[in-house]
Amino acid sequence: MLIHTNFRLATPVAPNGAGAKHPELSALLAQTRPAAVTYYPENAIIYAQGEAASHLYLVEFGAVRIYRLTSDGRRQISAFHFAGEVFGFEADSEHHFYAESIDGAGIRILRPASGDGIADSVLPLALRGLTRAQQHLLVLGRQNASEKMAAFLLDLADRQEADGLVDLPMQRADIADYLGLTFETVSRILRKLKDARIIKVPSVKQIEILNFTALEDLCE
Amino acid sequence: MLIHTNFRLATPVAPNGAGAKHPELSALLAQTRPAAVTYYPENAIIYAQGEAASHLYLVEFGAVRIYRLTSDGRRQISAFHFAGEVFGFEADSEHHFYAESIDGAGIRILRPASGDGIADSVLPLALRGLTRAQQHLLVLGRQNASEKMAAFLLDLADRQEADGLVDLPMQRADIADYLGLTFETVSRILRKLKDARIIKVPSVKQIEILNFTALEDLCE
DNA sequence: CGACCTGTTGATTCTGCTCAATCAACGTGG
DNA sequence: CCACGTTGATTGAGCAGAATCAACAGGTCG
Repeated sequence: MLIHTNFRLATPVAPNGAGAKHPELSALLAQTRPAAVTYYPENAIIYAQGEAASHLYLVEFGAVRIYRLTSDGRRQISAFHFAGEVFGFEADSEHHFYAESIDGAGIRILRPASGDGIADSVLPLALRGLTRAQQHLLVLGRQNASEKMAAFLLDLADRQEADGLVDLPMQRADIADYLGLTFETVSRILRKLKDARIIKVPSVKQIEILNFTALEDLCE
Repeated sequence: MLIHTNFRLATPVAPNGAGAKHPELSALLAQTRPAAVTYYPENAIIYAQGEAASHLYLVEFGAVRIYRLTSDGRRQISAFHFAGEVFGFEADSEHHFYAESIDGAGIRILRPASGDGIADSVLPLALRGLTRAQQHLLVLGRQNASEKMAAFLLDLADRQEADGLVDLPMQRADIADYLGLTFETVSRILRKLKDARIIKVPSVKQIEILNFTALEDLCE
């Protein structure tokens, strides 16, 4: 169920806001042909496992989940991507993951303007992705449920540059499948952190971090 | 405790044996200056977390573990590397991991001959590493102990191109820290697979796979 | 030989999962 | 407007799988 809608932004995120935050991005954008932003509604598939992979994707606004399924239906979300981030790297010409819009996302497809030297600008982004994945290995392999949750909240707070108030565009099951937990456990841990006065939960989709230090202590 | 010993190989692995197995490697080697092979004895540190990162490392023989530690001492091994594989990619100029020889390994340092176009040959290797890490996320996040072990044995068998007999140069604690288990659990699972006639354990450092299908069924 | 290290096995504990009930928010149709 | 169904989140009770604690066996090296 692939839904493409051309959707033009008054102010593209990439060259300005996102460019400042991710210096590697500007170099890549300088080497790509201009492209319109496609709007993917909630839960729309951006690409599927097994499809041909040819280009990269830039998140203009909204959020995206990247995941894989086991044959018996278990899901592992390997990454979330927010505005200004690039995804879609593959080692061969095929996608090995699903990419879906979480909450309605605007995606710009990046096509190289010239084949030459494109690797120079892609490599830093791929390495950043590798570092993130390796960090997440530590979380999945060696942290307990509370530590996982703390690491997740701190990561989001850092990427959103928010001093305390963190948006959670994804639902509890997404968080669970990212952290290798069940959604019930996610709910329980949030409850525990709330009771410990470490966070507030003003709404289902927002967390306010009251005590950064406590979270940092947890995940180390 | 960094131990460097110059150690010359009669027949370098890279241009021949490993070159055939990893086509991406030849391109990279063509762009690097010749270098001697350094021998790292058992458990010798190749580089440490926090050190400056400047070049890449090629395994000529032996095996290497890449890992990180939490502040309270828990260890997550993010990858093992064998002959013909390249490691040491970093997103910035600092190592975020430890690299250690497992069993006595010969390592060739790869220094670019010219700065130009080096990204073209590094990118495929970095993407391969990214794919591996993402696959491992699924294993750590969503598989139980038996499934983890099965996936590990199949991965090793595939990389060693062995039809059944798999070498385990690392000890049980290494396997555990790679799979997010304890070494006792690793031992028990191997026992279980042995009792089920899926594997034989001719020696502590060797596994013979008797029933590939059973292992494949397990990890899906 | 004894000390040490690695691996195996057993007994017990506990974290997080499974199953299940309940609640709140939202949309639809009468 | 309200009754109804649906979906997501929360909470509880009981259970299972892996961790922890502990004992012991085999091999190696001084």
